[in-house]
Amino acid sequence: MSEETKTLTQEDENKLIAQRREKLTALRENGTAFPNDFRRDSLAAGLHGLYQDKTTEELETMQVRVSVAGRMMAKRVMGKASFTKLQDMSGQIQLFLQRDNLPEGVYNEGFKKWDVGDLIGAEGVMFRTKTGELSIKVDKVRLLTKALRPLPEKFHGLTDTETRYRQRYVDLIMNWDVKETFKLRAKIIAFIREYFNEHEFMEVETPMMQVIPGGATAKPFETFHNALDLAMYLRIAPELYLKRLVVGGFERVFEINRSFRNEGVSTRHNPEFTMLEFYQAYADYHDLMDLTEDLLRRLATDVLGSATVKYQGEEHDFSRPFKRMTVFDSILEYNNDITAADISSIEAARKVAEALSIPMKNSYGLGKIQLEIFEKTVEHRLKDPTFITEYPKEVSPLARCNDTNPFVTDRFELFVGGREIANGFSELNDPEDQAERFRKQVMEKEAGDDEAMHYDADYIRALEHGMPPTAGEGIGIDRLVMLLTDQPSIRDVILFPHMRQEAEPQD
RNA sequence: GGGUCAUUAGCUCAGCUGGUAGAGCAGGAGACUCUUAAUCUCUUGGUCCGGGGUUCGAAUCCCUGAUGACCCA
Repeated sequence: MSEETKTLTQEDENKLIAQRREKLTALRENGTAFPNDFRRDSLAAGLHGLYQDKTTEELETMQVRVSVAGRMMAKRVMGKASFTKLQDMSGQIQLFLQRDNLPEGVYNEGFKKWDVGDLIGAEGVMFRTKTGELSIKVDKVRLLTKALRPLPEKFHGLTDTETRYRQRYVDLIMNWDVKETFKLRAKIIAFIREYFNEHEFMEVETPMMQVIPGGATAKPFETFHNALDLAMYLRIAPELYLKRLVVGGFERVFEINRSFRNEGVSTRHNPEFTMLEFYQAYADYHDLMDLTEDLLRRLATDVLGSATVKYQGEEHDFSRPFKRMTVFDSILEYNNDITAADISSIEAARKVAEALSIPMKNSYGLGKIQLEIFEKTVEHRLKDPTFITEYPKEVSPLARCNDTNPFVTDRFELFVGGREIANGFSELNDPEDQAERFRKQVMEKEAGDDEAMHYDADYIRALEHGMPPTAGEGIGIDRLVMLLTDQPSIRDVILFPHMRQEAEPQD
């Protein structure tokens, strides 16, 4: 037993657990502690679906025999008869147990001694109680797994956020809506997968451990491969590998998986997060905006069942065309006191930024300053779905330059509810331009920006073989799920969010 | 990184100006064959987050640390 396990066990041991442990010991002596030979034929929700419309008399005539298994969530004993609520993966169903309808001793020596939280299996006949609740009249019942720890109080449940995240298993047992959120998350991801498969994209898996972390500006996690004697990084994005595949001739690829960024945690950031990235050859960023709009609209209507997405008290109609606006125009639109001239020269823009008390570095060019002003004054106000386009080249080291205005790139980001949901652009497939931009990033890294990109020579080599004109996009799945499930914190859509270490009891 | 708030029984929470730490649920014993936050009687249970300090006396006031939530950068 490890030191940590020992302290945890000793600290948490209390009378309630000790009593249950004694019951378990008795079960062990009977040789029936952890059986695995019970098989059920029905789920709670399935039974409700099949028999909710049947009357007491119909059920009496039908004599439907079922077996169910799950966790005992409530137990109400009234002398020689009892009710209990059984919870399985689908929902809950009430069981009715009578001493005289069970084999000798099962009721008094078994059931009455079991605890709320125990896992049981039961067989019986469907019926309706006097109050009309669909239930099972049980004639066989077994304890399948003894729960040593008591569940939280049944009425208020588990509300302490810290315990909910640290002991998600208890949260899932007690809070059905939490389960629903994660079921919805699974549905959203399944729908996205289906959508891209239908559009002839191929799902791929690219390295999560990379020698040169690329595809985004962010601080990576470092690790080490002993056998290869090689320093490695957890990926911050799959982008450069996916584009290598486009070079290789997989002209439509997508990947849904984790990326890692060595940054703080907040309601919007988890160190590991799930991203969808996809690349389509012979398409540009306008095509991807159209695709994104269609995808989100169908997600809302097909998965949520409504084109209107409610998020934190605000409604967003996904059936209407999403707004499209350039970074430049959006700054003017949301700042009445800023003129076009104010953000068209670096000197003027610097003054605007200083007035907004944005911390500035000498290395910032006009593009970076514009983006800072945008993030400070516009971003959080973009509630309804809005594509912001034409990001400055300076802050878009992997995006293709605009043909008419080389200061900006053919890039967009999608905002909903004041949050960035997606980022896409026509890809830079000019290897010489890309090499030049990598060199610029390396200079910034050497100047102290630890989020700046590395020079990836193999990626340049791939581009030198010729990447078809391509557009690519990344969508933050966690944030998308937050939006579609109306959750205010990223921790509510990640099953096991990262937290600080639990405090160790001091000796 | 900065600010605000929180941490008391297994869970959900009270605890006022500093004066013997409480309730409900859960648990234990008993009653009860249609309950559903079942009910009724009796009852067990505490490192008041940790560490310092002030005081005759601290869950309460002060300092410090830990963890969490929210806001800001």
